[in-house]
Amino acid sequence: MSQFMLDRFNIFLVNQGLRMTGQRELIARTFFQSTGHISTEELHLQVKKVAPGIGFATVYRTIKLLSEAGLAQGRSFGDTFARYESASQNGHHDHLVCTRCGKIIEFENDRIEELQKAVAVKHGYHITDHKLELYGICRNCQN
Amino acid sequence: MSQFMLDRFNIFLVNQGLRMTGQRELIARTFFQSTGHISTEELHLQVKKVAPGIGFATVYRTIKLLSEAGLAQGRSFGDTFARYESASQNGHHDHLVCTRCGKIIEFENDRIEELQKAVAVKHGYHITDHKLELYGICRNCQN
DNA sequence: TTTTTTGTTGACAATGATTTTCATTTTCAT
DNA sequence: ATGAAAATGAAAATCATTGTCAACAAAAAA
Repeated sequence: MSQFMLDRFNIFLVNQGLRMTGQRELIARTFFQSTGHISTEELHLQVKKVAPGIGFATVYRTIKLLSEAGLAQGRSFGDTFARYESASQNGHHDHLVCTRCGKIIEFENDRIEELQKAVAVKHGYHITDHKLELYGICRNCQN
Repeated sequence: MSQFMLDRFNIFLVNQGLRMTGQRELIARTFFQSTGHISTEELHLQVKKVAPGIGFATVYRTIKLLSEAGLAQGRSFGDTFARYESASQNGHHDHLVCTRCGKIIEFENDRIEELQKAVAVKHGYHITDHKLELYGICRNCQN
């Protein structure tokens, strides 16, 4: 699974005349294995456990490449920094965020997707991506 | 309309033991009259036309207060800075963003709203807000 | 294999948006 | 009016992210 994603990254790099290096492979592998919504800083920390020498600039550069390759998608939940999510977890999913404790539930809803597509078509847009975030208070936090 | 929003802001401020000052009123009024998606910098520029002395720190502080009062909502469309939208423009609306030229179309869809609510309820969330952004290529940019 | 070219890396500096600090000014209840 | 509390503007500080650059590695050319 993660291997398939790595292969796609590799193909992307070669197409761009770029190289698959040890650092890039480690960063990409770590990213694909992470469970959603990882921040660049967290990813950097993870990677440094294996290869302490890796600088944050390299992590930023690699995440950007993954993003261009369509393998990572940026999400921003009110935080001051960017979070990324692997596009591998197939079937686009949306988020239900608790504004009190930060808990995030992922969900999919085909009906909503269809309606979104219909709206886009009505306005003449060719849709490529979407973000849907619901904010509220989770069961726990409601006491 | 804008007056109603100002009143709500006033009430919020008083409840917090804060004061409605000339600067805050001007910034809030300008914000409420703006057509959606204004950035802090744009708001600052607008406000300076009327009161050139106002500093950007005050604009940032006021926007933050408006946000806490639930009268302004942050939106971030891939830009490097924050944009805000008046919560007054009644009927929550969502966005269709062209990733090529940046054109933004606003839309509403009651069916989608209903489905969102249903999803939230299913997971035990009490929903307070949501963001839905569709990204794609607009008719013009498709050539 | 050697040389050359080209892409990559990590350290550090630079950037740009936002926040904080602080001395001064304003507001409001008394 | 007076004094305490809050607000302001200017400048400095912060934080995430991006750019620069010399050293390095990998591939291509000789």
